[in-house]
Amino acid sequence: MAFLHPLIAHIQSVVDLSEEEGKTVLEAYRKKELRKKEFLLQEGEPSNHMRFIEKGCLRSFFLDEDGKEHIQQFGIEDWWINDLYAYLTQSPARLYIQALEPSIVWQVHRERLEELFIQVPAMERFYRLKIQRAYVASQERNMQALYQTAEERYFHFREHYRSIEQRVPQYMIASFLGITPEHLSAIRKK
Amino acid sequence: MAFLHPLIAHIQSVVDLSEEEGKTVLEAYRKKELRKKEFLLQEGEPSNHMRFIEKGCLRSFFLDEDGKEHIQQFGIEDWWINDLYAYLTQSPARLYIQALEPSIVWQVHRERLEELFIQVPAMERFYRLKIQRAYVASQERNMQALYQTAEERYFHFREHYRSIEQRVPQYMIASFLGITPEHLSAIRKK
DNA sequence: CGCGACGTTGATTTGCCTCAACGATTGTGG
DNA sequence: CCACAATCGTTGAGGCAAATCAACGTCGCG
Repeated sequence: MAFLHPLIAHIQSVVDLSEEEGKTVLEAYRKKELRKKEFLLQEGEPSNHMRFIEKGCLRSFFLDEDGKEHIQQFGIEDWWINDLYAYLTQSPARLYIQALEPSIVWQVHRERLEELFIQVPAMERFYRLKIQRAYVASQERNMQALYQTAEERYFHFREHYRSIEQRVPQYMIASFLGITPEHLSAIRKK
Repeated sequence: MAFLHPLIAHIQSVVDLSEEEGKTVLEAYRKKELRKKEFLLQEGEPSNHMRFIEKGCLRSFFLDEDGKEHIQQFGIEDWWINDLYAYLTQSPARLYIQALEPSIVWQVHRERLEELFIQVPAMERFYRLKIQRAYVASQERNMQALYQTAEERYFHFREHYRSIEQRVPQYMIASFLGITPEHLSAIRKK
């Protein structure tokens, strides 16, 4: 391909893809542009797509019984974001996914992706590797949530997600870390 | 196969496997029997195998700077257990894996498994699906650790892991939930 | 300009931890 | 087979980390 599409470039950074396969993959995805604060998914909706972020910044969160938001994940360029549970079980989404900046995402429908796994076996491998890493990261976050203090978690976040820290408001970081904005403010004061 | 091996039966519950493929898969795995309290993996060792539990009960945990144990996972029949981070990055294990009962596990070496993914594509699919589910479960646990009280987490554990609750001592459940044995005892008192 | 969104500060409360002590049960060696 | 130790669960007192609540300052934007 003369011009290397961001989605294809990302996939090729993990697995090999022939030009022909790249073309097949790209045709399966649809582009979606989002304005700031626009929702990509809301609670109760079906979650039938896998989503890749070409540009921008998004968050996924859920509402508890008191109506309070709890952020599950941030996503920026070259990341994936989804309500994977709803996607896999084909149940209504429990998560909201919202753009925090004007964003561009590429989506593929579950059924089309299943076909793609057969047409292009490298895609099955690609997703296995991506999810493997995400799983390890998730377990790491678990160990932190269970066994570290808020301060330790915040330091870890600063080290590993500097780029995100600069793009999202502080109260959302607090929510992601599972603490109150007031407490995060107190931690930062030194 | 006249006699259906537990490992193959488990894989076939997720993906299709021809008799020939089943044979190939089985030959790649090695059986390992463990006595109670025996370690399958210790901190600092290389973690080069994927591990399937045919029988028994195991736990994975790490030690913090104070030398206290923190349980990351329990595993029983038909589950998988590993230090996946160490496995993937080929770095020394940070986790211990220990049998809580006499156990039988089946292990496959990383290199052999990579070959298997090519010989038997259904295995690549199998692992993708398994890890996908594990990832969703891990995220669920995250949301609980961050946004629910110890009591809520304990109730959830009782509902979803009744079989494990009956097989492991209470202080290990406390560790898994990220609370002290004393506090779990207090929660149970009603 | 005025309003809403965001961050900060301090007082009070609460969930959970720490530490110490004490039964009950299990298992083990004499 | 018994005595003793180790393991496990429980109880209670005191302390600390983080939440809650209320108030206030600042900034950006319609």
